[in-house]
Amino acid sequence: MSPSKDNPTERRRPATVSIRDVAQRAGVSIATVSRAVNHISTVNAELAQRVWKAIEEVGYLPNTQARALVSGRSKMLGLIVSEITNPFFPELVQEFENLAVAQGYEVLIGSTNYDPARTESLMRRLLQRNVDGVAVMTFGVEEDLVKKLVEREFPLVFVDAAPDLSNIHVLKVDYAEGIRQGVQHLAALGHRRIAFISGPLTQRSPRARREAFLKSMAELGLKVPPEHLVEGSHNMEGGITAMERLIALPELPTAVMCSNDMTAIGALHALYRTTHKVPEDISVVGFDDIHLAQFMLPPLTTVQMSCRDLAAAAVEGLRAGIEQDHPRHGRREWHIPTRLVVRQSSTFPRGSLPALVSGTQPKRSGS
Amino acid sequence: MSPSKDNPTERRRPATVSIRDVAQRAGVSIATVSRAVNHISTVNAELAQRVWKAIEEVGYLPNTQARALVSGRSKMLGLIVSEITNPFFPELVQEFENLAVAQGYEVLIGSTNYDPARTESLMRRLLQRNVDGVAVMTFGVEEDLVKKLVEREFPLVFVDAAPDLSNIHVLKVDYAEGIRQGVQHLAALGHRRIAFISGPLTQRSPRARREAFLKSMAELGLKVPPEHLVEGSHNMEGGITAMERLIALPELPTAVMCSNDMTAIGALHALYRTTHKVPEDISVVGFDDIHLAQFMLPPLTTVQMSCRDLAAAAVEGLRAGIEQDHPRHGRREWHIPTRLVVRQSSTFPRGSLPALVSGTQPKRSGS
DNA sequence: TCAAAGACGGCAAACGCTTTCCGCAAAGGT
DNA sequence: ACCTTTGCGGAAAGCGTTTGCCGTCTTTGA
Repeated sequence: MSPSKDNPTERRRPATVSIRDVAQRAGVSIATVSRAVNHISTVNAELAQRVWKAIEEVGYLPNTQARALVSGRSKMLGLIVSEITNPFFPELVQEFENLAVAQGYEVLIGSTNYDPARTESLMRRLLQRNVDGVAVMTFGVEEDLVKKLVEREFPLVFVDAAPDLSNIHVLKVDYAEGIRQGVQHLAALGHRRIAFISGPLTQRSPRARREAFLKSMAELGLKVPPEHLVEGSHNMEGGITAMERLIALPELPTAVMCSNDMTAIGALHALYRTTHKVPEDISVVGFDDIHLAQFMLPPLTTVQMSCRDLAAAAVEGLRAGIEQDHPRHGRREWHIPTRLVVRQSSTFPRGSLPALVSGTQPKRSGS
Repeated sequence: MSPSKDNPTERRRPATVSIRDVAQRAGVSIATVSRAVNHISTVNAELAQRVWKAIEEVGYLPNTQARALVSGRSKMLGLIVSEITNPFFPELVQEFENLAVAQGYEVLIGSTNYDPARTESLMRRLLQRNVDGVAVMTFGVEEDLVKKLVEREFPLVFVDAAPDLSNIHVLKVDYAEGIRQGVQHLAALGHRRIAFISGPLTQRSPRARREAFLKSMAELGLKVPPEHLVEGSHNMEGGITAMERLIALPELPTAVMCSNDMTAIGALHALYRTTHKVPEDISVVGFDDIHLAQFMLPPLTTVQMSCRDLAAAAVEGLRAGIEQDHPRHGRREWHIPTRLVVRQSSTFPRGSLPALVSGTQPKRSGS
């Protein structure tokens, strides 16, 4: 049996209300509706009023797809992160999304899970969805692809580790300075044997942080034996196993600086399990200042990187790339400052009395 | 190799390659290209081959917007969560995204932050973007709006606390059973004075969990004095302050069940700060089994709800709603099972020896 | 009073794609 | 050999917007 084919008004279409319905309701042409919606000044105020009323009445929502099709801009931004399950990123995502939405953009989020193939297909998906720009908050995107996009003048923002290309916006997190803040804090407390747990060294940014650590230590005239440099994976598991390696050393370092907070949290756990006391036996310093850090036991001393600043710079950078008609004036860098947040996971090394330390300079010698 | 210099189709648009370019390259009509792309069987295999080769050569990506415009489906799904910064949700988001992408869908994520106004505008944004369906993984969406959408047969999936409407897909997490598993575990260990830290009671699902707790306790003939029911906020801060209230009681309960893991983690912290030992002084049980739970100190006993199952059911439910042409056969429920995961944050109440537990009431010795 | 100028709103052409319809050619039946 | 059936490709009609181009109606200066 064939269903109601007799009723021509009942179509198979979803009951979506289009600009035509508004036009009919307001007794104007669809062009006028469009102009009213877009606040074009040439439309008579009284007419515009009527249009808005009609819009309200029929519950009209402009179809973004159609709009995108004709305007060439989708008003969507791509956001690529490493791992959405790493607590640092949701905070970033949140900020990014708030800012983007405030500017009328929607956000497509993707996580690469450090997998190049995944990254590639993610990029592809984003392009296919016609995002107006992409913020790459992770590392290891194919240079080829990036180069092609840059040639097209496709808006891109990288954090920290961008391919060496001009015409790219880069958010420079000052790892050098941030790590130095952490190291100097520890050194000022009297630590000399400071270990470092890095992120995955296959990637650029973790390597940069490790370099920054070595440089900071060198500046202070402190040596770093190779066994004090262990590789983690920027998550808790990595922090745990890395810390276990340090614990297994004949002599425990008196402090450990970590490449990010999750690593530090992992380190705290490993230490707790082996009944080492933090900070009495060993000081731990993180990097990022994720929300969780302040709730650790003990609350984690860490280097703050404001993900609000980061998100703001990313959105602003993308907007600049999108909304200017003229070609960009070359690579633009945004400086993201860092700030040491001292909590309770760091203190004087065991045996060094507070009284002796206060008054001495960071560049102290002797033990 | 473009002989057409005076071709009026050549505009100053961004260098996006369209179906026409492919058609030209392959020497066929655009219709053929479209059919080849969509794997329509009537296309000659050899021709299709040529088309695919051309697609590869010119680097063609079908414009999703245009496709959505004509097909009426955007191949995008909305995912509404409470707080993306709450570690439970990124795990869910991850799973959901993986599944959706595997089916050719993109995901638009939004967090409500428990703010009805935000939720409303989020919903609006999603509809305007023409998502094909929305999974609502939070609570407190306006009934009116939902009703309107349901009337339109707009695919919606709710978790647990859906408005009382037919024709809705609901993922029923078995809180009653989950909470009971937790409570019975504690009771079996010999606990009788079990407190409960709920989520924000303004919302439906937290209330449901609280009811489940009361019911489970009643089943066991255990009384719950009102001061043992405290309200949290489903995050760490809420867990901390709630636990502090319990600690301030003249007599500490021997165990506390929490409405979710973040609350439990907060509780652990509050207890640690006040030098109470977990689980010796008090057992703590969570709910959700987020990744973090196993890394707590001590590792958290909790009730697992598989967010993979949850995500899978959500995606499947939406797909069913989207891809079937016939009207739905009424409300459909998906049952999400729970499972107790015993770790080290729960044990016998102090003073109750393991051997004595079965049959005797726990002996309390003061403070 | 008339014409020129100016406002303003409508028509219609894209935007990139899918899909229906139609014509042409080849295949199959008698 | 003719007529019917079938298959496949091309042309074209939209999908819901925006926007350039005109036509019309009002305003204003001489």
